[in-house]
Amino acid sequence: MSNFQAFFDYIQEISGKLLSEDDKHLLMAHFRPKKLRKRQYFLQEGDVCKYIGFVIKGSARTFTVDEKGNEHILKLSLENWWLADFESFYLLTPSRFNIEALEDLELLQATNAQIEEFLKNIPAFSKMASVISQNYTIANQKRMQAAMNYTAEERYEDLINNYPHFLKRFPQNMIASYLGLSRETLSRIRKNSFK
Amino acid sequence: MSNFQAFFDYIQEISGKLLSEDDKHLLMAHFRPKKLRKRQYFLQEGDVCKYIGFVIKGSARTFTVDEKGNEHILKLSLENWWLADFESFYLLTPSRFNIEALEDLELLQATNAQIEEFLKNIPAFSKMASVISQNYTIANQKRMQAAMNYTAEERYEDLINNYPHFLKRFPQNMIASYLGLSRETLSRIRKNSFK
DNA sequence: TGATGACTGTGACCTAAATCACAAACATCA
DNA sequence: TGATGTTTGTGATTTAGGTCACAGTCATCA
Repeated sequence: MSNFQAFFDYIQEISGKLLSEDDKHLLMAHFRPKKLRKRQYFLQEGDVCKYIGFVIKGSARTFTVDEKGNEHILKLSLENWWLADFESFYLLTPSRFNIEALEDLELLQATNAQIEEFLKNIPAFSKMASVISQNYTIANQKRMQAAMNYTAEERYEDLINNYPHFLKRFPQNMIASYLGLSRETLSRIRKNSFK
Repeated sequence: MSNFQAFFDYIQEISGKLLSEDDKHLLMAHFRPKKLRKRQYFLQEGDVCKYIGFVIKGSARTFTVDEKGNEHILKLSLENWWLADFESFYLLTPSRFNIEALEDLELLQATNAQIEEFLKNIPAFSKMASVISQNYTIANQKRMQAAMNYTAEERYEDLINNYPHFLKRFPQNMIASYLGLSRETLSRIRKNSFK
C-alpha cells in the first residue's frame, strides 16, 4: 500500500538503516491507516490517548482550552510528524489536550504496546525512535528558551527561519496561538516587520 | 566507591532492573567522578558539551546571557539530575549555554561515545534512558504550556506544587529567572500570595 | 449569485510585568 | 569586628502585548 511507502522511507532515512521485508510486513500488520476529515478530532480532552499517529498527509493542531474558553495551540503538525499527547500515551492518564485535523488527514496509527514490539524487534525502528527523541529534546530546549526569553517579534522571526512552510499551511490566527500571541499582535508585527 | 552507590541505586530504581556486577564494573570504569566548587563552570558558552554529568551532590544552573547582558536560567539541577546541553552533546556543536555550580558539586561524567556503549551493553541503563526520555518529554510538554499560557502567579504556584524543594535550595532571584520573571515581580507575588 | 461564516486589519484602551532606583537585610571572610 | 558583596523588598514609572469593537476581505456552498 502506497501509504506505507512514505512511512518506510521516513524510517529508513531518519535511522540510516534499511527495513527488511519482514520488518515491513510487521509494520503493515500493526500500523492501521486512519482518515480524518477537516475538523474531526484525533483526541479529545478527557480521553486517554490510546494511539500514536504518523501523519502521511494533512495537518493537525494540539491545543488546550482554558477556563475562559480561550484555545492555546501547543503544537502544529504536518506530514512526517508524530501525533500524540505523550503524557497520556505513556502513562494512560486522561489527556488535557485536544488534537484536531486542520486539513483532511491521513494517518498510520498504533498503540503503545505495538510500539514497544517494534522497538524490540525492528532495529531501524528503534534507531529512528532514539534519533527522534534526541531531536525532540533539542527542539524543546530551543522552544522553551524562545517562549521564556524572546519578544513576540523574535518568536515570529524564529518561526520564519525554522518553519517557513508553516506560514503557507496554517492561517495566521493558528500561528499566533502557537506562538502564544493574540491574533491582533501578530497582525501588527507582520505589518511592521516588512516594508 | 560510595559515589557510585547512589548512582547504581538510581539506575535500578528508575529502570526497575538490577545491575549485574559486570554492569557495575563497566560503569565504574568509564564514569569519571568530578568535583566543582561553587561558581565553577561545568560548561561555558562557545565550548562543545563533551560530557554529560550525573549530579551526586550539589546544584547547578543552565543559563544564557542575552545581548543586553541579562542572564536567563533555563534549568536548575539537583541531586539525581543529568547535566548537559543536549543539543551540543548530541550534535557536537558549540553550546549557547553556560552550566555553573550553585553549590559545591559532585558529578559522575561520561562522553557520548561511552553512553552509547552503556546503552548497547547494559539493559538497566538503556531502560533507564528510555524512561528518562519519556519523563523529559512529559515535563517539557507541561513546562512549555505553562510558559506560554500561564500568568506569573500561576507559574509560581506550579513550581510550588511540582518542585517545592527548589524553594529551599535556590535563592529567589534564581527562581525568578527560571520562571522567566524579574526578581521584583517574584518578590511582589510572594508578598501577595500568602496573607 | 448571493449569503454565510472564516480570517485579517486597525484603532482605542487597559493591564501585567519590566525597568529603574534606592534601602534594608543578610552572609562571608579578612 | 567591621567591611564588602549578595540577596530581597518596595515605590514610581514605562512598556509590550492583551482586550474590545468594528470593518473589510476572502472562501464556500446552496
